[in-house]
Amino acid sequence: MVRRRPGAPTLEEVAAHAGVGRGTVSRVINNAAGVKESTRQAVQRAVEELGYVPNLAARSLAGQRADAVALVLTEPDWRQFAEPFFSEIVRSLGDALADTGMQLMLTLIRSETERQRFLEYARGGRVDGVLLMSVHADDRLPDMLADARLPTVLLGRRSGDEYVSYVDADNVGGARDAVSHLLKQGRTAIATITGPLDMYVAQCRLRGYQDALAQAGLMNSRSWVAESDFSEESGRRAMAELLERHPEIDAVLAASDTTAAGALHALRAAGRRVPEDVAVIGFDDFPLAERTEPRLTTVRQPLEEMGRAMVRLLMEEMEDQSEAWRHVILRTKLVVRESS
Amino acid sequence: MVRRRPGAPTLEEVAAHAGVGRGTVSRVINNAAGVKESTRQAVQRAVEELGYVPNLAARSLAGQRADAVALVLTEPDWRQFAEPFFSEIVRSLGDALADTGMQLMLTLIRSETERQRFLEYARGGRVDGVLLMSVHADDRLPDMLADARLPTVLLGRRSGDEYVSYVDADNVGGARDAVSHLLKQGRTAIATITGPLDMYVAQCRLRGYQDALAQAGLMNSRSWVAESDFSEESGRRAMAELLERHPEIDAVLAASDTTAAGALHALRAAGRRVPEDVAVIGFDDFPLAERTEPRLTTVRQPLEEMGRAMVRLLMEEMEDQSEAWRHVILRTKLVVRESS
DNA sequence: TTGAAAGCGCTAACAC
DNA sequence: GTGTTAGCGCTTTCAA
Repeated sequence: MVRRRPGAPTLEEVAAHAGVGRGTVSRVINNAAGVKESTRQAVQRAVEELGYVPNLAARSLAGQRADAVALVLTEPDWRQFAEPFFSEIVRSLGDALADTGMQLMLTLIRSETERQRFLEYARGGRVDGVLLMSVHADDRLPDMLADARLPTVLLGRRSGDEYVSYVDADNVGGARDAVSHLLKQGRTAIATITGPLDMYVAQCRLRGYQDALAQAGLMNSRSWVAESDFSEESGRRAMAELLERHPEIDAVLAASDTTAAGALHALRAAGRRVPEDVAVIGFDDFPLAERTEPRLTTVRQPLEEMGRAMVRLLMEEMEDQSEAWRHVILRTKLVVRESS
Repeated sequence: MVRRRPGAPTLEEVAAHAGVGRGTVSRVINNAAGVKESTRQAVQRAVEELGYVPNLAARSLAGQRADAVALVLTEPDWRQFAEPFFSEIVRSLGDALADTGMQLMLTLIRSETERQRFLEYARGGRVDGVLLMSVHADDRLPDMLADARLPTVLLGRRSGDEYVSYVDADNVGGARDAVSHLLKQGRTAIATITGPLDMYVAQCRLRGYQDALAQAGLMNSRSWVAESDFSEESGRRAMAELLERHPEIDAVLAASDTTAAGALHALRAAGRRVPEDVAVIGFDDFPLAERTEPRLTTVRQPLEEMGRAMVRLLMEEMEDQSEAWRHVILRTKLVVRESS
């Protein structure tokens, strides 16, 4: 199976065509300093005329680098992609990476086979670093990458004592702020719809919720807590459950804005007005919720900054061979929209 | 910037460790035939002991191939990702590619810069082929890839005389079938919500709709056609518009199931019952619509087959240097669910 | 400022 | 069956 166009011009041919040495051509195409302007132009003309394109495999081999980083998603439910959380992060990563001249490649891992294939790919040096999103607590992939001494940065921790480098939002603080806000509004019957509680992010948000209530000296029973899987449908179900248990509910902290959207539907179906009767606050900043409910308050995560921070940490790991871990936790911001 | 672990063992060291030649090690790690079992085991032991991982850049350079293909999305609106259309295709591509030992990498292209960067990447030989999704009519990327003699396969055509290899669904036939079905049900006031009419897929579906009506000798005025951008919101708007123009509407062919979901909302908001008063048929097979409206009929595209076909065409192009283009159009299937 | 030369680590063709 | 060897196309010293 011959896979590459056979007659592609090489650097050597360009050199011959321009009447210079190989090294000089290399310098020109890499924008290295120390080349006479006239020489540079002659080389550039030869490049144009021959339609020369550098062979990246050769460059990788000689330069010991791939000029590419992978963004890995182990989430089997790709519906996730729809979340602005995802697209914002990707956008931000793309922008941050643009300055470095690296190619961002997305990799979806759904099976053990794919996981192995990616590991070989990464350990084979096809990428200089790996960014991982939505890693579950029991996922060992980050460890395996770290063991292979590949620069690796997680978005979100797997647990409180994550040791692989990561960037995370202050989920405890965000939830606490949201609940405090509700308390200040005079709400007292505050329930919460959590994410999957085997995920650290969900645990943190639940903790923030509990902290704020405890601080206000309020009750804090499990019957005010319902679990969701971050989907709209599960939010709807959780809300219905909560309403059944506590019809007096006057506020809800939801796992995400998608979940919040589900909660909204359930509330409306039950004849409650939002936010007059029941206030709803979700995490992230889901445009859908924003569109259907512009007055909804949310806990906004600094997605743009989180992406940039991930790239920064990755670069630091690449530069520095000391294998130090770096952790960045970014503050969230409560965006208050409703007037009531 | 030193990016690769420096002390990684090479094939040469494995050979020395196992007391064999380089070629033998190469044969073993590539599962080539013609190696004595005892030798193979000795090599494998050496590989294990040294933690050897092949350098993929060297392999690429020597073997003239990358063992990777890119799936490119030029769609700036990543909300698309949510569609099962996308995730199903990716799943199917992943499965088909698994057999070939190739790595699938997703690439998102939003800006001209990213487009250029990807072109260099692909022309530099980092991928053996390119799969393109949701390409707009005025996108020149496929031509540029084809010019670079890179095996390229599109999902969907840019126009009726697309010449780059592609896999597409029979959109005209699908729409025609759907409308015929409605006519057979006794519906006569049939409107359609199209996709963006600068996309060939939308033109085809509109044509199928018109064909079926013409064949039945029915009127066919533009006032029964409303355009959407495949989103739920635009579907809702389009439906409202149509209802205003023609309150007597008793059926709608929608651009996609997402659009159909929007249409449903608009219909319900207007007090119509579905499918009793108004039948709705969309393309694809959107689970959301399925969940909220299990009785909804849809035009199902053979996504699984489409993915497999894409990989097949790509392989053929890689095998065959003759630069022939291959086109595959797959039949759609009307999945009838409502009883009325 | 530039050319020449030594690899980077692997595959594949060719000997033995 | 297995070892040897000649590249693959580039980057990067090292001289000139």
